[in-house]
This record gives sequence, C-alpha cells and structure tokens, in this order.
Amino acid sequence: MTRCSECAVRDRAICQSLCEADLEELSRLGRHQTLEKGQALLWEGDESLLVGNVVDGVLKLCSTTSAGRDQTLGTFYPSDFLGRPFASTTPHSVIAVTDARVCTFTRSAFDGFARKHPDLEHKLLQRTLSELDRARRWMLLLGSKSATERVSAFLLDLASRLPAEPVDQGSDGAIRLELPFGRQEIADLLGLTIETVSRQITQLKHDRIIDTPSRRAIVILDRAGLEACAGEL
Amino acid sequence: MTRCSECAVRDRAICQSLCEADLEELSRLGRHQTLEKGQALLWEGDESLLVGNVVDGVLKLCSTTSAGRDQTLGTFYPSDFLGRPFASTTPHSVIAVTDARVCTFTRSAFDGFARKHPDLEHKLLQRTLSELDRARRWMLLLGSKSATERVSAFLLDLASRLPAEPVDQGSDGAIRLELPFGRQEIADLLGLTIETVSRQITQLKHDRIIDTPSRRAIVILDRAGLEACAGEL
DNA sequence: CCTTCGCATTGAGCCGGATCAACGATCCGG
DNA sequence: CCGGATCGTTGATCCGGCTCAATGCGAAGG
Repeated sequence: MTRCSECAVRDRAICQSLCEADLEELSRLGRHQTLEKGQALLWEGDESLLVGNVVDGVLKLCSTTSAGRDQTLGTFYPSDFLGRPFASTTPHSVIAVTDARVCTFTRSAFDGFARKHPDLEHKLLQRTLSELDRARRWMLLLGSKSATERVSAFLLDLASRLPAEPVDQGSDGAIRLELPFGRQEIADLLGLTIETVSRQITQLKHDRIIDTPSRRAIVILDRAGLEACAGEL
Repeated sequence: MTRCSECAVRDRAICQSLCEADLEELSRLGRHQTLEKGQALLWEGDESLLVGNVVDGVLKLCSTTSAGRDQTLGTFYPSDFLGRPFASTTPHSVIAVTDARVCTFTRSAFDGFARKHPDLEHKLLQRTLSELDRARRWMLLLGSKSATERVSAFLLDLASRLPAEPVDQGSDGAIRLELPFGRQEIADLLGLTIETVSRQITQLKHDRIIDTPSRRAIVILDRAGLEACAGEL
C-alpha cells in the first residue's frame, strides 16, 4: 500500500483526524483496490466484510425491489466513506459507476481501530450525520417532487459534487458537467424511468436552461433557472 | 429534573453508555420538556439549539415542499435521539405527533459533553448509522413502491416499533396497533394523498388482511399477507 | 466505408394515483 | 340529545409518468 501521507484524499477523508503514527497503523490494516465500471464491492444482505474510503471514481449504493426495479440510494465520490461499520450485514450493494480506486479495511479491523481512536469515530459520526441529512433531502425529492424537479435537483446536486469545469467562452457562468452516470442510472437514482429522464433533459434543453454537447456532458447555462425548476433548496 | 437513574428509557437511550457519575453530570445539562400534540420542538432551517431523547410519546421529522406539500422524513419513539448535533442549523422540523415528553440539552452543551465521552459518541454513531439504514429503506419505499406496498410496509414498520398488544380472543396471532398518526400524517409519511391511503386501508380490510375496529386502531389479521403486499424486506 | 451494438430519444396509449367534490362518522360542548 | 366541527370515506374525473414500440445516433470493429 502506498503511504497514506501521499494519498489523494489524505486531507478530506476521515483519516484526516489521525496523526502520523496512527495513520501508519491504520495503513497497515488497509489495502488499495481497483474496481472496474459496473463491478460490485459489496452485496446487499451479505456479511459486512469491508469498509473504506473512495480514492478515485464514483460508486453507487443500490438495492433491488421485489419487482426487479433498481433504486439507487446514494452515491460515493472521492474522500467519501463507504460500507457499514459496526453491523454484521451490509444492507445495500455498492457498485462502481466508473472505474474506481478505493482504500478498504476489513470491517472487524476497522471497527476495532475506530473504537480506540475517538477522533476518528467523531469524524465518522459527523460524516454519518451529514449523510443522513443528505438522505433525508433525497427522501423529500422521492416523496414529493415532480419529474422536472427531480432531474433539475439531480443536476444541481451533481454540480456541487463534481469538480466543476467552467466553460470559458464568454458564456456567463456556464458550467460543464461530465456525467459519470448513464440515463438508466439517473433514472434509478431519481425513481423515474429512462424515458422520463430523457424527456426532461430534452425539455430543459429546449428551455435553454442546459445544453447537452454530448451524451455524457451537460452544460448548465442558467443556474438560477435550474434552481427554480428544482423547486429550490 | 428527575434523576436519570429513574428515567423510563434509562436502559435504551444513548445515555445507557454512561456510568453513574457521568450520568449525573449530563443530567445537570438537561431539562425535561412536555409537548402537546402538534407542537413543534425544532423548526426547519432554524439554528440548531436543542438535541435530546424522547421519553414518552411520538414525534415526527418533517419538511415542507415549495408546493406547500408536507413530507415526513422520519419518526421518533421513546428512547430515540433527536436533533442535529455538531451542526449550526437543523435541516428539518420536529413536531409532536402525540402529547410527548422529551429530555433536552442545548446543542452546544451536549456537543461538548459528547466530545469528552467517547462511549456516548459511539452509541450515537451506532444510532445514526441505524437511522441512516432506516432512511434508506424508506427511500426505497418512496422511490419505487406502489401505494399498496407503501401502506402495507408502513403498518409493518409501525408494528415493529409500537408496543404490540396481542388480541387475545383466539384470533391466531392477530396484533392490534393503536395508531399515533391520523390519515393525513400517514399520507405525508408515505408520499401519498389522504384519499389514496384511505382507499388502500379499505382494500386491505376487504381482503381480510387487516381490520379497523376504530379510526385509530388497526388489527393485523394476516401478517404474512401483509408482508406479501409490502413487497417484502 | 459499412455494419453492428448499446444507449438515447421520440411517439402513442394506458393506468395509478392526484384532484375535486360530496357524503358519512365520530367527537365534543351545550 | 342535538348541532357543529373535524376527520375519514367514497365517487368521478384528470393527468403525469409508465409501458411498449420504433427510430436515431455514436463508438468500435471488420
């Protein structure tokens, strides 16, 4: 394992709470793992064996309905913590959306280490609380928002999570997003169908609120307009 | 404030992690508060001033859509922890569903105390992780389940949370639930309208899966049938 | 260059749940 | 016991998003 002190997310992941010596100890418990797009790291209902940090790439948390429909329950970006510590089973699957690198620990080793390092647990608590806030905001979206609102909110959420590349060519404040998700994945995230997502994107494009230079790219032309469509927040 | 050692939820709330001496200290930071049905304890977006434990009664966590529609994002039963520690604002409102008693702390005092008591923080972390699991299960419900599935799942969730009173009269394993929620509140919880909730309940009654001896009471006659309607989990 | 394959878009029709509106049932104060 | 208020149920209609089906498009490979 590469030295933690050289880690790309050293200053953003929960490990930031650790001093050099502790970090050294933790690093001996972990290993780096690379995942290919589509590959699963954890399976819904399985024993909770792994936890870890995302170093690079995007992953999703998902679950399959009895009706065969997939629902995505969350997303993980670099420096996010994933897995279910302090429980015997993982309630949901974790799947790589893009090729990804994660730094993983066996759950039991991590649990033991965490219990001995209150600062680490504190960071983890803060993250979990934020994640809970985020999940509840998403519940609000799934429970009471229209398709337009969902797609708009999704794009705004993405814009806040992704490294935003400003479009230089004079187009005032336009932001280009490189989507890590395909249309079907967006649909699973929003509790919609792929057709509805596509139609909403087309509509937003016609309204000159966004542009779609390519399948996997979105340019936000009118952020305020998009926020209005998202029903705020 | 009554002594914590006599508290009704002493052995179930996060305080269980504390020794007598620490408990004594914590109790000096807190106060008991009674709430009437419908009364709010925290307001969405306000400064996060309070956190606490539910001693008695039921409360809900909710948010109002731009469209004026209410969505309930969670519920609190005795021994549950509520409020948003370690953040400056509470993202959602907390409102009493029934008359309730809560034991509250100012957030700043609680935060300070928690940081000095890793065992307490650990308990809080475990609770937050469970709450996150629960929120995600609910997201699955809101994102991809039908009205029948939602209402059935709601009744099962309630049955697992409420002190179940078995119906004695030979009716094999039937369970009676005293609903703390009105129809509108159930609708807000499930992301449905009151009419749809009502129709679903009527349907389940016709199918002899449940019975409704009174407005606020539900008897689960056929638990397996209800689980089937809920699309499992 | 053309083919193929996977993904995205577009169209037509349908259905579940929302909406609007009326009607019961229960509770409470007098 | 009555009258009103609140809450829940039921019915009729409407509409947003789903379903099913066809078409378009860009990337990879022959």
